[in-house]
Amino acid sequence: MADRDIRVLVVEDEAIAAEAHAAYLDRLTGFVHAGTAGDGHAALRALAAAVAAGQPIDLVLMDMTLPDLHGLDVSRRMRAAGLTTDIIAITAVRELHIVRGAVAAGIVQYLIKPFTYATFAQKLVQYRDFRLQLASQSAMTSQTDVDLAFASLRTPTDLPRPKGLSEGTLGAVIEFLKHQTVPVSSSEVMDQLGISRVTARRYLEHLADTGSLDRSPRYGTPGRPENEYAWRR
Amino acid sequence: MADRDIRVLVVEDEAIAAEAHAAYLDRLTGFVHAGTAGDGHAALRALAAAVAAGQPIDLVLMDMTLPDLHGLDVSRRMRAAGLTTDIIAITAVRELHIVRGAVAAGIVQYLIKPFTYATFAQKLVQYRDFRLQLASQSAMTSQTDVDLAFASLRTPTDLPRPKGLSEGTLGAVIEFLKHQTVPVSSSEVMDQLGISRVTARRYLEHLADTGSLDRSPRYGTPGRPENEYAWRR
DNA sequence: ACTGTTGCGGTCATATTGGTCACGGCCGAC
DNA sequence: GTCGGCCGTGACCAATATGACCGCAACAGT
Repeated sequence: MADRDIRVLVVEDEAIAAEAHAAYLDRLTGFVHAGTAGDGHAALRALAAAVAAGQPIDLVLMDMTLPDLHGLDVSRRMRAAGLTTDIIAITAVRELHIVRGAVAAGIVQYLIKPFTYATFAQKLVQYRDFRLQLASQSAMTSQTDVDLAFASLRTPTDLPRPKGLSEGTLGAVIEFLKHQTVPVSSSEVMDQLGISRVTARRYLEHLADTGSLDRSPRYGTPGRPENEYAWRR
Repeated sequence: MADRDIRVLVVEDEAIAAEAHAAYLDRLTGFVHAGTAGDGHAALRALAAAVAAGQPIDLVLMDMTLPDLHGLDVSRRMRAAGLTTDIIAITAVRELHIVRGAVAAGIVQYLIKPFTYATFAQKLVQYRDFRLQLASQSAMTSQTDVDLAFASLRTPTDLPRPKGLSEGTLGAVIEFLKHQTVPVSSSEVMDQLGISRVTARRYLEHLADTGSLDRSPRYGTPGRPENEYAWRR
């Protein structure tokens, strides 16, 4: 299992997106694009055909919004057919019950569109590590082994952060902003979190640049206009 | 979802073990024992009956070795029936393909028999946290939110002691931290225990990673922020 | 209406401090 | 005696505060 490439089926109705996923796959070592299906029934047929041909699919990149069936339905039918093929969900839908259903359907990763190549690669590499971890031993010898394997599947490996920003501070700023109902200025963030104005601004600017925050100037007071930031919902 | 207890069905053919699991459940807040099934078909009937009664089961503690069906088969049939009930597998079997199948069947945790109450409680508490995290927001607003929810489900809190850490020193650090009323920095641990800052940090970081410690940066002074640690109660 | 003044936040360079890493030494085990 | 595991050392890296300076808008006086 570990000594051959992971065969991936792309299930995606939009041709452009499907091609993009396939192109992404080619850039990763250890994965091979084994085909594309444009709707749910085609996906199920392709999976069955691959089994019949003795080259079963290892992993499905499944778009949740398909023309005929919902991605979750396709997943359920796969399970009902006894397939243990792993599934990574790709979706623009962020509804709660979809996530819950995904967990129950045995979906190993959940990618929200739009995503960057870095995010895509991270999720797939995590999955590859998970397989390697399982393959490296013939049996789970202890609870710890199982926990580690599961963890390698689901522990987020933090995405590259620009220099000068720390994990903890960034989290604190985000957490603070999420709880605000009105836009806040960098001074307010400084006071509330006990950090300096300069530091507060660095994080706010970064979040605004990456699109997580709305930024707008605030007039009416003496002095240079003050930028105020609001969490984008 | 978050404001009521989690209804749990115990599926276990050995009466003694089933009773033990139920007793364990009673000791945990937020969980309620909703019934016991002695084999696979009984489990499926109980699940359907609970749905019909308007009190669906939230979680199944499923033994894998049942007299009639394998636990994985029961899980697959649940999925085929459209149930999104979560499943925690309990098994003495450690074979690889069982673990792989469990992932595909949407099994959220995997407990290996025999286990202690502490291990049992840890897995269930993790699951409870996962539910709370999902319930705390109406929709997943970002990839990070989804990642965090998945991580809270499967991050091991039971990491083996990594290399470079000794039993004795670890115990000393824990003992010291337990007696502190305010968070301490690695420098303070260094001074008090007479070990180097690097060593102190190794242990503090490990404990923080495993969830035994809370870690937060301390601002207000020039220089890189200092992490302070507090024993989590 | 124009202009200088004032006040406040943005910007930048620098000092400061703790985190991080690689290496080496010591001690116990086999 | 050698090897491996644990810890300390010191150099380097990273993240923050500080303070001086700049820019912009309001305000007041002419």
